[in-house]
Amino acid sequence: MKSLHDMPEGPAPASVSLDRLFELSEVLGAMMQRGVAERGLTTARAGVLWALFHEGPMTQRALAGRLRVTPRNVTGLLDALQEDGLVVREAHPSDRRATLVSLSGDGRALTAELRSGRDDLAAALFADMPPGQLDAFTTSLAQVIDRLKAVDPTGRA
Amino acid sequence: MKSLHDMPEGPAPASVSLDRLFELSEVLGAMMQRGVAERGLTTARAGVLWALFHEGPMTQRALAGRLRVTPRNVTGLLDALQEDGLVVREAHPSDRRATLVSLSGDGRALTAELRSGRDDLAAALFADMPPGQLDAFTTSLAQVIDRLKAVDPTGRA
DNA sequence: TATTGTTATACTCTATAACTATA
DNA sequence: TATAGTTATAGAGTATAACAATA
Repeated sequence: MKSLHDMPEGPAPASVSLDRLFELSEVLGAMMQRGVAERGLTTARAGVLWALFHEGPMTQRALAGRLRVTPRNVTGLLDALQEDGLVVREAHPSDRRATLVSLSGDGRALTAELRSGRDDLAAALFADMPPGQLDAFTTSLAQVIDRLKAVDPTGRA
Repeated sequence: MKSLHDMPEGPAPASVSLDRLFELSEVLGAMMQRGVAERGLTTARAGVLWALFHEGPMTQRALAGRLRVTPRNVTGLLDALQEDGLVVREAHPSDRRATLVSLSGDGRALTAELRSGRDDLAAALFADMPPGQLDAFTTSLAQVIDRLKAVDPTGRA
């Protein structure tokens, strides 16, 4: 019979998995950053475009909430994006304090490019993964996300 | 017979999986950031400690390579960490141009805390996942990392 | 001549606090 | 009185370029 000492301890499987997750996050983040940089964007600015693309026009306040960032920060990001002609600030129809932000034509086109680049990446990453494995992977990811949000109440979307 | 129009297109499974991956990265990153902030660290500084903890003392040059950051950047990070008494700069034994950086006792203790917090998180995240599923998940993660590095030559560690 | 780390400078993201215009 | 966005100020991370000491 094997005693505990016969099995080299090593890191727990859960820790290994989390390490992989962190590694993947890093590589993915770096890659995305280069992707947006190629189009003259930063990650933070791309995040603004992305939010507007997927949720439509909104106030700066809403944008700040969506991006989990201060209103002041949004002002700066929008100033830069507006100077590049990627977003448009308009008067809010009913609240004269508020500003309604939307994508310009250029902004929409650029974001669509980002989106399609992302789809290409997804295809390249998962093309040779059997459908069953991909399904299981996606399911596990969703589970971990739920678990993570449960563990850390601050981290909720 | 069903025509193509009968099946609502929807995003490809691969894109969904990538979206989940990005979501998980975000939540995980935010959580880690709060974790290090609680201990008076920033993500970048924690990265320095982490590298020294896992690879031992090294020159600033090596650190810059490891972190994929400019030497100038390392100078700034080390200045801050040194002021907090977490790292030590020593003369390099054979190259008088170079500086050998290592963790102080406090630095080592703090990093060990981070490490154990990470292990706790891993346990919390994966505790209720059946071993088989966890294995499959880890394997898929490794595959995707490999694929990602293959797709993007710049992203190699 | 090349390399190590630093000083000088600049840009971006981020935050808090005070202020203006509106609700 | 509270809210939307801005100005003012500050700190952190990052980069490039020029420079000193050393290889």
